[in-house]
Amino acid sequence: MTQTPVLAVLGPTAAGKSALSMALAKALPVEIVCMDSMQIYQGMDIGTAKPGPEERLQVAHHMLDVVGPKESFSVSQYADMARPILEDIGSRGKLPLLVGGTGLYLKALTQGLPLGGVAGSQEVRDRLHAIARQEGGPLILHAMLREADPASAQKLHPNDLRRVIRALEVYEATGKPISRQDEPAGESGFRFGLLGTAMRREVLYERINRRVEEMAAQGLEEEVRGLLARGVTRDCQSMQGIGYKEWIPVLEGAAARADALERIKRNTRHYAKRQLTWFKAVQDVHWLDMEQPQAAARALEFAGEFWVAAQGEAAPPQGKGT
RNA sequence: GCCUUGGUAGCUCAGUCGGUAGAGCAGUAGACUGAAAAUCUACGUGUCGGUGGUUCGAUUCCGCCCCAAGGCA
Repeated sequence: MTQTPVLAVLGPTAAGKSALSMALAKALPVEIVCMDSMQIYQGMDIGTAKPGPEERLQVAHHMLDVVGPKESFSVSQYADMARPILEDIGSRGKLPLLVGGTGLYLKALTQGLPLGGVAGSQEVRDRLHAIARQEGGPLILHAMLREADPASAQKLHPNDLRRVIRALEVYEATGKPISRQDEPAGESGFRFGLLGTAMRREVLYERINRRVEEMAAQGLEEEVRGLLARGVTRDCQSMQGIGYKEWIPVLEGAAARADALERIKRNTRHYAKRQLTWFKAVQDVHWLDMEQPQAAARALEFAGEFWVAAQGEAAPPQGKGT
């Protein structure tokens, strides 16, 4: 079977991914698939810099607004939903374009991760968190993990509660250490072309600061207020989004607006840094210097070649496998 | 003009009863397999405002100067 070609635009937040993808859409038969862990939520538009009606009118967008803001969502669900969409777009003779900055989502798609094989269980997590809160709790959990899954324990720092607990959870639910499921599932059925947006750090940070100010001017505070009014609470996954969680203390009268804005800027910078670390480690990314005026042209060149090659591959009468 | 209190890492500050100094934040690097905009790890040399003096030795004590904030005139 031939692999569906998928182009992806990745990079840190505020580095111009959306604009670039719109430019690509003008030249190629592209449909955009969101690869962002917050833009999937309904009602979170300003703070996630979600593509608006104009963009969506020009190009078909998928995977936006697919989850209610009170619901939780996981990488696994993302991959399960996105894969058929990518295939469908490909089968209609178009080029799926993944756009977003969530590295784990990309990895799940490119490498077909087993992801532990079981969904998270709130009960198990609550129970393990209770242990974590005890004196020396993190070390107790880590010792438990060493017992159940020495390989994972070796890789994880005791303070990385999130992962220690997940590893224990998987072991408890499946009887199999998560470390033994770490092998990628193999063939993903897709053939990826990766474009990365890069620029000097100082320039990126300046863009981030400016963007946060713009979001505030567009009514971010109102957006958050509205979500809370609709019953979204601080423990909802959606409220972990940067630009959202920082407003809660303000709305409770416990913090000043200016401080919230500064915190949003700082958290966004930290986030961008983490994204950069993640994407730097991804193989075969075609990086674009977004400060260069010809960045879009070079992206188009790459995307065009990718698209032509993919079609050449699909066209021959006898597909010769690889 | 006088008095007081400050001037130590990019920022906020601690400290050295005289042996050239350390936290938080920022920043940098990294990890990441069903919460990932999450979670976690590592990294701290700077004319201790300037200049004279005392001293074996001063960022620390003393004098003078500069700057800032407050007070008195």
